[in-house]
This record gives sequence, C-alpha cells and structure tokens, in this order.
Amino acid sequence: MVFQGDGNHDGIVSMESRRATIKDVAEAAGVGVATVSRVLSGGSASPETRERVLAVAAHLDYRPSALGRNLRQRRTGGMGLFVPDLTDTFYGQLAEGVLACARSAGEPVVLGSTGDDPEQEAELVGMLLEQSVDRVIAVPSGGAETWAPAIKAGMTVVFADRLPSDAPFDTPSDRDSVSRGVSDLMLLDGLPPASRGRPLEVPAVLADDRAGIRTAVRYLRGLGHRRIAFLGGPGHGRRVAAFREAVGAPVDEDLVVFATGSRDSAYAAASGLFQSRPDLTAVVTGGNVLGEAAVLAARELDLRVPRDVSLVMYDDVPWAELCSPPLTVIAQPGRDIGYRAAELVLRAGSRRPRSVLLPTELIVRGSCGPRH
Amino acid sequence: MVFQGDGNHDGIVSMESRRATIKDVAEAAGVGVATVSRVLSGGSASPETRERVLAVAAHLDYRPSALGRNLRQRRTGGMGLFVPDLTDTFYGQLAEGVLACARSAGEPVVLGSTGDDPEQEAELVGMLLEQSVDRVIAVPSGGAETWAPAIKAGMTVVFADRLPSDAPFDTPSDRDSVSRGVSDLMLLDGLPPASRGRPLEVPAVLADDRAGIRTAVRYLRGLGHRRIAFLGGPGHGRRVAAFREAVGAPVDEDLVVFATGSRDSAYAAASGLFQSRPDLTAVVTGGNVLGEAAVLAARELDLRVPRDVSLVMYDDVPWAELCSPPLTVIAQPGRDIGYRAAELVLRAGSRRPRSVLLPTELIVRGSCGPRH
DNA sequence: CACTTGCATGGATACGTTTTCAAGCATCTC
DNA sequence: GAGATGCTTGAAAACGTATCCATGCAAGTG
Repeated sequence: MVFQGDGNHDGIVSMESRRATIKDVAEAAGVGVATVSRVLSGGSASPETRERVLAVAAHLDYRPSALGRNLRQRRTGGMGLFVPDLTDTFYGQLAEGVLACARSAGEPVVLGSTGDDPEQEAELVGMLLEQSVDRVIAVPSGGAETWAPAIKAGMTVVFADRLPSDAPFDTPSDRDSVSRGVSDLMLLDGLPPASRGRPLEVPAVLADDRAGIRTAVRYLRGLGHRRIAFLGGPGHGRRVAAFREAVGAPVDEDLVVFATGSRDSAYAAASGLFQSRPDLTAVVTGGNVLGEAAVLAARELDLRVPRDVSLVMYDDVPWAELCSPPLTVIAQPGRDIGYRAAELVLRAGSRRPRSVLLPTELIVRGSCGPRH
Repeated sequence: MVFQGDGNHDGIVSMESRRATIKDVAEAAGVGVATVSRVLSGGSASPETRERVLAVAAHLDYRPSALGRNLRQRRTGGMGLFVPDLTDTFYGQLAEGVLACARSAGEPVVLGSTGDDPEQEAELVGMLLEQSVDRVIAVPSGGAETWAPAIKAGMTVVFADRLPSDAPFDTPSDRDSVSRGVSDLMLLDGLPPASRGRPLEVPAVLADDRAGIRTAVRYLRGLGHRRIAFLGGPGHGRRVAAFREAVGAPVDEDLVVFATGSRDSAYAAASGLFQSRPDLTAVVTGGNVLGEAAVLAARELDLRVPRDVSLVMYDDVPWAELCSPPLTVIAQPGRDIGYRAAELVLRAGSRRPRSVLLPTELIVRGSCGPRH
C-alpha cells in the first residue's frame, strides 16, 4: 500500500511545508494579525475584511496552533480524566460518556489511570498542573489531601461516581447533601479571588447509591433473606453505608468485607467470605469486579446461584446477562455519569456548578431466589 | 470536610500565588534564565551553580511549564491514543498498557474514541494536529486516506491491534510481512526530510491473529466440525483472511458474516447467522463483543453450547470464565500490545521502529464439544 | 608572552497566539 | 461646524521556555 500525496503535484516538491501561521494569513490577506485573530475568534470586523480573511485562511489550510493560544491564555484547553481502571467495564462506560461530551465541544481529554492508588493520583494531578490543564473529572482514589493542592492551584474539579474517601458518605440524607452541591467538600482557605469569602464546592456526579442499595436489600429481604453480606472495594464507602442503613439494626460485621482494587484481591475476599460464613444466603457486591469474583468463588466452592446463595451486583455490564443464571444487578448509568461530569466541568465558571444525582435501577434477572 | 491550606499559615494570605517561572528562579538564584534552563534540562553547568539553582527551584516549588516548552519546541509532548470503543474490555486492556508505559515515561496521553468511524478518526487526527501532538498510537478504523495526512504532517504513528482497512492482510506470510515492518504501509511521497528517498514504514504491534485463528480452526476440526462459521466485525480483516486460509478449500460464503461495531449489530448478525444456517456446528468470533452476541443469540434461539453449537471467541476477557459453559477463547495480550506500542512510539526517532507480532494462545474451556 | 581551546554564562531572540491600546475614520448630535 | 460617538484596524506587548551567540575567564600550548 502506498500513501499518496494530497494532490500537491508540483514538479518541485515543497519540502519545507511549514504549517501556515496567523502571520502568513495576515500578510496574504493584507491585514494585521490582530484582525485575523478577531475574525477567527468571532470578534467584530467589516464584512469584506472578514470574508477575505476567511478565504485566505481556507486557501492556506490555516489551522490555529493550540500551542500559541495556550501559552497566551496560560491554560491548556480540554480536561483531564482519572479513572481507577479501564479494564473495569463500568469505567469504560464512564470514559465513553466523557469522550462523547468532550468531542462535541471539540476539546481534548488527557487520560490517567490511577489504579485506585492515591499516590499515582497525586502524580497525575502534578502532570496536569505541569500541562496547565485546569479542568479534571476524577473518580477520586485519595482523600482531601490529594485534592486540596489541585483545588488550591485553581483547578476546576468534578468528582464522578464517588467522593474522596474521607468525605462523609453516611449523612442521613444523601439526596439532600448531594443536591446541595456536596457542600461538605469545602475549601475555606486559599481560594482563588473569585470565590473568596464563600466556601468552594466541588461538584460531583453520582449515582443514587443509597436508593439502589436500599432497593436491592429490600428485594432480598422480600425473598426471605436475613443473612445478607456486602462485598465492597475501594470507593464503595457510600454503598456500604447505604447497606448498613438498609439492613438496619446492628449489622453482622463479619458479613461486610472489603477487597482492594485487584481482581485477585476481590476473588480472595469473596472466597473468604463464603468460607467463613457458610450461613449467609445472599450477597450484594459494590461493583462489577466484585460481582465477577463472587460468581467465580461461588462456583469454585460449589455454591449454586441462586439456590445456595443469591447475588446482586452493582453495575449493569453487558456480560451480566451472559452468566448463568443472568445476574440481577443494580444498574447505574455509567455513560451518563461521564457525560454529565464533562458538561459540568466545561460549564464551570459560566454557570454555578451543581451536583447531580442520577437514578439507579434494580434489574431483576436470575441470580436471586427465595431463601433456602 | 474542609480542605486545609498546605501549611501556608502566614497572617496574610498570599492571594496572587502565581506559579513560579523560570525567571523567578533565575533571579532568586542570581543567574540567567538560560542557565536555569540548562541545569534543569541536563545541560552543562558548574557544580556549584547547578546545586544553587536546584535548591532555589525546589524551594520555590518551581515546575517548568509545558506550555512554554511546547511552544518553543513547536511540539506537544505525550501521545495520542485512538481506540474504537472503551466499552470493549479488550481495548480497555490495551489502553491500560499504553497508560502504564506513558506513566513510566512521564508523558501525558490524550485519548480518543473513534467508534470505528473513519470520519471521527479523521477529526481526531485533526485535533492532534491542532494540539501539535505528533505521536499517536491508533487502532485504525479508516484506511490509508485517513492516515496519509497525519503521516505527511510528520506524525509518528504506530498501529496497534490491526492495520488500516485497506492494508493487505492476506499475504501468504503474515509473520514475514509483519517482521519486515509492515512494509506495505509505505509513504513514497511528501516525506519529511529525514526519510526522504526511502519508504516510510508505519510500525505496528499486532497479535498473531493468523496463528490464533489457525489453532482454533484446527481444534474445531479435530472435534469433527466441518461447517464452521466466522463472525467478524470492523477491523477483523486479517482474522477472516486467516480463517479462510485455515479452513482451506472454498469456504461457504454464507458462513462468514460481518457486523458493524455496535452491540445491536453484533447481535443481529449472530442471530441471523444461526437462523439462516441451522446446519452450522461451530462458530469462531473475531472479537469479544461478537462472542457476547453469539452467546446471547444462541440462548435466545435455544441453541445449547456446546451441544448444539461450539464457540470460540477471540479475546480472553475476565467474563469469559463466567459464562456457562466457560468460553474457549483465543487469548491475545491486550495490555502488552498497548505497552509495546507506546514503547515504539516513544522510541521512534532514536531507534528504527520495527513492528512487533505477539503470540496468541488458545485457552480451552467449555464452549466447544464434539460435533453432534 | 601570545595564542588557542574549552567551558560557564547570560542577553537576546523566536515560537504563535490573544488582547490591549490608540489611532483613524465616518456618522450623528447640538 | 465642532464635538461626541461608534466602529474598524494594526502595532505592540505579553505568555514561559529553549537555544543561538557573544562574552569572559581559565587553562593549555607553542
């Protein structure tokens, strides 16, 4: 296969085909660079000038260099996106949502995978700072101490899917708290001038974990289950809190177990749970990786789903339907979460950003049955 | 939760805490900016000067601005990464590999999702050009016509997972072709000065599709299957070619069917295949999304796997093991593909990039049985 | 000593843009 | 007609860095 030239069939090949700059356009159009800049960025200009500049620009195939603009405005466009693990389908969905919004705005997005490690997350924040990218949507791994520097530096950050680990997630009224703009996330010191004097809120786009978990627990209780376990991972704080609340009364602490982010750890946690508490009859997992681990561990231990153990997994992923039995899940709109977060981070400044709580849905398939 | 300041507890809050520039460092250290620049980028300087500059830089918490550097060097660091769909676990793995390599090199990566649409891909290339990002690793959706402009503009591109759609993928010796550096991908015209006179090769990092498919087909034939179908999607050209070659003789054209990138289309194709050719006994799918569709369609049509139909899926994804029966797969090292591609794109220039062919592996689980 | 060589150093320039500012000009108002 | 008003325009000044070049100084060479 041969890549053809683009139609530049001059006898002499123009070797140094430097990209045209605004200066070239200005000279060719017989105007000043300022005028070109104005025309191209929608400023005022006389109709004839505008037309001439536009024509020349098109003819020279001029594309403004983001480098010059960025330096001038001391900020790089676009936004950062931090997710824990792109191998987790849910974060793939979230990322697709962000990308969709960013594309429609013509903005680039620089990606970082944190591996649920606050240290890596802090490093990535540093990289954004160096690049002068001042907007980021993050599924936070670390707590306030990793995000305070970013906010102090004037970054616009929007949290997605979860809040920093040390944010209060067990407030009585999750919905209220969130609709107030995650007002607990406040920066009272070292604010940029604009927001001086009032607390800075970091907006967040979250799924209504509390409602999702509550619905799932009620569903399981309705099936007769009493010994219900929760299998969680990093960032599932709000979910486990909702679980405790939904179960009510004192919850059996052996029945809530946590894994780290890795699949191995998830499997170990699931397997350990099943072995240490063979009397449990149902499990709710805080994410799809945990759900995967639970299915695997159950199979390994010859526990039948749903006969021996009922299973509800957080996250609706395409493969949930492939399991047998197909998994009953708490669906959250991953793509929407990403899209809305990107909208928020882009609109920040013009509109006062308000946090968003998106609905979840219990999708009943075949992994839950009556207590046996 | 309150974000604390970072220890700047002066009575007077320094509102305008502009980030320190190289000029600030130079003044504070009593040297010229040129010296600071040299020290920081490893140039020569006297030991005492070096130490002083370093100390001052650390004290001022100076971080060089990528903006200034980029403009000066007329290129943005980092690399672009284009994948068709992050919802596809395989591309999630690939992206994780790229990110891992990029992180260890301290380089940012800007992400694009093409949706297997050449048009969107071309737009994204345009965005990179505008950002002066001159390196990209791509899972190409379009053909030469979408990549020629990028290469003409001097970008370093590395293909991953597949080649542009109009690249010859049915050469007799895939291995040879690839190890020669995908020499079919040549640009004979409009080269940057450095490579003038010799063809420009676009390196690629691919899995050994041919071997993978061949192994799978042989395995199925060994089980007695004769009517084997292939279910492919965008970018599976090399795989279907390998399939034809492995099946040998004239292949029944009704048995190779293609879907577009969407899950709906995949399901429709799978369902259509099963219904139009109830006599087939085995299916090989070109990717995991197609595999998912095949399982779903088979279940919907009451075809039992592997009793009624045997199934081999390309891509080993975590959920392959969750299916029942667990899916027999052709595993390709997604993460490695990404990592190697990132290495290539970063090393380009110093080393002459050579393409890479990574091994595949047939992982036999439970979705294939003897012909019935 | 005269001359070259080598190295550390800093001033100046350029990278491509946006934005400020003042000037030029035409039109409107009293 | 004089002044005010509004619009278009271009020169110039940043933005933060890397690098070219000239300078100064010390050491080496004849």
